[in-house]
Amino acid sequence: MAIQLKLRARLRLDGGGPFATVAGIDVSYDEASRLMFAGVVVMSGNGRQVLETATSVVAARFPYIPGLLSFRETPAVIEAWTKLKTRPDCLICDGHGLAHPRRFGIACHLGLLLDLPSIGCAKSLLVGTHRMPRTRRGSVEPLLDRGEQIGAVVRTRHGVAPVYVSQGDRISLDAAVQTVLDTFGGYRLPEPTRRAHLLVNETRLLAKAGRSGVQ
DNA sequence: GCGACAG
DNA sequence: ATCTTGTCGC
Repeated sequence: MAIQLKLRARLRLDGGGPFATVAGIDVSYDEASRLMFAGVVVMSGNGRQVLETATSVVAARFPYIPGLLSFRETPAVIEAWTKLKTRPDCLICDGHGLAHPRRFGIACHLGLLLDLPSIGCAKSLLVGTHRMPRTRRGSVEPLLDRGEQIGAVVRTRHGVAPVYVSQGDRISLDAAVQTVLDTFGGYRLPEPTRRAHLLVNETRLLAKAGRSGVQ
């Protein structure tokens, strides 16, 4: 927690898009082998074409503790990121950024480590309260905590559960929300994130089949 | 002390 | 995160 408090002073909460390329990042986990599978999918800013992908397999060395997610997932992500040949203009994480008890979620941490504008896009709440956004796609409501706005609740698909968007580093909240909507590919999650999720699950299943001796 | 709690 | 089975709506 002390590390988070120290690093958050380095965050820059301004800057904007649009971005020519956006990277989606995700991590899956296999309990039996205690291995983490990280994946990065770099896509065009409109979420229409995949430009590059990279993966990594790393042994888990930190437990999952709410509020300390980055210490568990970041090593595997960095490993996969190193394999990229291109350098994305921005990255979207599967988890929160500023919408965190100490205002330093995994999106903030990765943004600083990778030196890039970063966005947190989570499927569920960690901290904060909010009103439900209207049912139509594009509706947004502020996410509040302790009297301050820490993010936005965004309806990415009509009638589907909203996602929680917050700033990581080097980006304004408006630009973060805009980027999430820009990379929409027809599903609840931004297309880069959704593809990264498919990629890491595929990698995990292949590794599992390999260990069990499937030909 | 009790309940909440990203992935 | 992962697992499991049925149900719901387009």
